[in-house]
Amino acid sequence: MDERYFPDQVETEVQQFWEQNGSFRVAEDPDKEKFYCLSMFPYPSGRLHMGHVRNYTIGDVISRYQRMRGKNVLQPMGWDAFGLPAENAAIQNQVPAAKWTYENIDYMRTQLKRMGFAYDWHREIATCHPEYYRWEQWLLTRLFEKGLMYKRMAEVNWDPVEQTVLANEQVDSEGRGWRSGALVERREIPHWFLKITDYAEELLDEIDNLDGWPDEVRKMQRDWIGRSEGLEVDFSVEGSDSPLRIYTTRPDTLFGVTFMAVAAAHPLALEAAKDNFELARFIDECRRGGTSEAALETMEKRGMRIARNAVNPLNGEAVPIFAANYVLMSYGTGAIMGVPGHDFRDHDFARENSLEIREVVAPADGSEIDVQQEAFVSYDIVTVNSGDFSGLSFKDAFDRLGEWVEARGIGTRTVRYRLRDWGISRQRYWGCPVPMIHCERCGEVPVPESDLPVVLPEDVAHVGHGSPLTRMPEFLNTTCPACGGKAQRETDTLDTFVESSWYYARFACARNDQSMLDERADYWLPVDQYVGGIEHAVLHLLYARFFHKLMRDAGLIQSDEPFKNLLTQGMVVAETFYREKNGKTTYFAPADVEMSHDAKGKVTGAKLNTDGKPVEVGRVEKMSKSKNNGVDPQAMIDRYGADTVRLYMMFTSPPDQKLEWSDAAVEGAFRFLKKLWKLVHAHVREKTPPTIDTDALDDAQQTLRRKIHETIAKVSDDVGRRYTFNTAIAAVMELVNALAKSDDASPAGRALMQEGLDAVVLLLAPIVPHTSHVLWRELGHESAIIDERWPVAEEAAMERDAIDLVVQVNGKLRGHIQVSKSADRKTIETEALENPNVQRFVEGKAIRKLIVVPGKLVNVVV
RNA sequence: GCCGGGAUGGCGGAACUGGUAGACGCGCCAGACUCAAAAUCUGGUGGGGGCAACCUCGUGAGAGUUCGAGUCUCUCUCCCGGCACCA
Repeated sequence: MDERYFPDQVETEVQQFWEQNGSFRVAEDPDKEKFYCLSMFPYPSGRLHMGHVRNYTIGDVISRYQRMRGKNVLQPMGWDAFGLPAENAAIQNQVPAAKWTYENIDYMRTQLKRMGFAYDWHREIATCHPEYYRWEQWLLTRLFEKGLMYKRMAEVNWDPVEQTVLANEQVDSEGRGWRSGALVERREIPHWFLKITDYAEELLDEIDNLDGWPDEVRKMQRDWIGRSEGLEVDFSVEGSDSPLRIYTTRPDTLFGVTFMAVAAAHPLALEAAKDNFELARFIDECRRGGTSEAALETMEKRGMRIARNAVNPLNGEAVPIFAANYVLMSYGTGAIMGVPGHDFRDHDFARENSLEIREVVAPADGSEIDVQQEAFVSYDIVTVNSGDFSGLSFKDAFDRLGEWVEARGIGTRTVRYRLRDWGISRQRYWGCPVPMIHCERCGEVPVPESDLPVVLPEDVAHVGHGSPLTRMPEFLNTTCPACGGKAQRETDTLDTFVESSWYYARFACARNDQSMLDERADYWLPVDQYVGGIEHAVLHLLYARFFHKLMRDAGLIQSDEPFKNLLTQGMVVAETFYREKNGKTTYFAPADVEMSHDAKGKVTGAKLNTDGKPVEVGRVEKMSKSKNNGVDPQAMIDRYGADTVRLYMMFTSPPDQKLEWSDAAVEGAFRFLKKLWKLVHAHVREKTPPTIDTDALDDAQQTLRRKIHETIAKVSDDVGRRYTFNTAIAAVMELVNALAKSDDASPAGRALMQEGLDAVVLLLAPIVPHTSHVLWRELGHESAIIDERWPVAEEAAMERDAIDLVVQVNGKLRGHIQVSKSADRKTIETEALENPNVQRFVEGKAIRKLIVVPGKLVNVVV
């Protein structure tokens, strides 16, 4: 064994060992408890970034730990390979999207292998392969036949200059297109939808059962689905036969309606605009800007009167109708009732338009409010100024008004969801073709199973904008499967969230070319541990849950939910460095900047290496191209090896918090591995120690042995239950420090060193698998460490005779005492009061109370 | 705007169930080794006071509950994630 630690050498050797032994290839084994650990698969953008490295290290540590616990562990990897960046690269560099994607996959695969992740590569999936997406197309045709997929109009961002549809990301905060700079318009085009709303209730109810998920993710999903109970009510419109239907969750405020608002695109508004030029112009202006909810909610609320009134059915009052930019045709009924006294947005709108603000509910506790100043929105109310419905609680008002409108046939009590059906159409090229055919005679016809897959042509020319599929007659023209006549293929492709909604199931039988899934899916599913970024808390995770139920109801699998346990990891962030010149900001890479410190280590400034002149130290932000603050993991791996990068990632913060990059701290992780290596080297240089005689240890040896077993217990709990790998590593570091300090050369001392180092190497095996593999062999073991069992702490070794207690006076720490493990309360109290420093603070004062917290502290209240 | 999360030394973080604030690591300071540097090793390191024992202040701001609050409650500030076409 060399005294020095050469990570490259170690890692190459160990990775070869795994490769040659097929160490991570798994098959179904009914005799073993299975454990399916999955990390969210990457988009093949070109190179692994730090977020990937963090994500996959967490998943790998959990996988390796579970393997050491004796489980049959599946950990697969694949590529979320369709998407916008490939198309952008294709247009920019004139390189086919397919070629760009496959080359990226090849490079990133070597990077993942270099990190030593324990993947079963035989199950690798790329979603852009027809072998993968054919099954997705197959399922969609089934869903169409079941009525779960349908077509209707939907709004998109339309760039009037580029004549193309833009993603929300491509529209800036001012509502302009990212390349053209033109004001974007909302435009309606036909779209395919999946009926996720049919599953709203089940998706909501089952959140209660997801106890392995973080609470915040469950909260966000509940809110996203947004179940509400309310009342639909018809307001008649003067001079019209068709009433205006609205939905409200606050029927108790119906008597406070002083206006109505409809979407600018509402038929009522459009009709009124015919002979009102100003209104027509307003409606036109309302179409400007992006479609994202954030854009709609933050824009200035504007409205214009329509020359008609609506009539409140409760009190027969006529109220003005407005066309408003904040009411959307595609949400709800496209019309709302305005109650300025009891809704913030309506309050703002009423003030701007000088409308009446009326108080119709008052605080149940009788306190004073002034709705002219601020809307009162509490549910803890009593109705006032509401005719026969005055004096009621929220619930009573809700029930009585519900009965009232239902009896008259002008409304119904309704349960509604905020969740909307999932629009899956994209007017883009690099995606899975929607397996539908449009026939003039037969309408929308699904592609028959025998004609699947509809293969996306990979060799295409990207000229200008929009999808090249629409300009390819050989793709476009086909025959109708129903009548045999001329027909056209759908040229829209699918939202890439569709592919990522079921890949976790396909890993169970990735090479099956006969069916989408088979019985192996039921062996492996649900995923026992899913690991990925918190940014997926709602969309991806909700769509995957939805797809799981779709596949269940198609008879493909039996479980109800895809992911048993979920770990959401935080972002990787880093400092930014910049200079401002003529109002333009230039960012500099952290690698090119040197920091200066004062005598206490506080940062005093930074300068650029190339010109030696100062740069500004900016905020800590998510690593990104635009801020130039990314650190390439590859450079770190080349310099320190995969184990150091893995150790650093896991040590520097808990997985669910953000991770702030620091070059210096990576150096620290490397130092620790070197130290451990040297410690093992120094130990194995001597002859093999005898087996330990635990009854013959002196006090110091017993203390060290207790430390060994306490560390095993702590690390097992931190890794297995808490997922706080940072504290697990800190505990191992403490143990290594204790072992390094021990200079006990006696046989028992040497035996203890062996026991301690064995434990350290086993506990670190999931985190630094290469180094552990080699050190385990050096410590005299024949087996490969990946086949070893996780160590178990010995209770007897952890027993203590005496415990340390803290003594407080009035809650302030004043002394420490040591008492026997079996000491009773009386003895503890006496000991505590005899402590000299405690006496100083108690002297001359009356003891009011003595609080003894067993095993922890004594608090003397004087 | 709505939903969710966060804020603790110079820095990353620890304190798990309301019970010793700052584990572990980085950085910094001092020393050893060295011609010198790097590497390595030893010691110190929240602010203020004190020769010391110790005292005192201190967990984004303000209030509250409690014998005791980083932890619970309320109000606020700032930062981050998501908002349905980035993935």
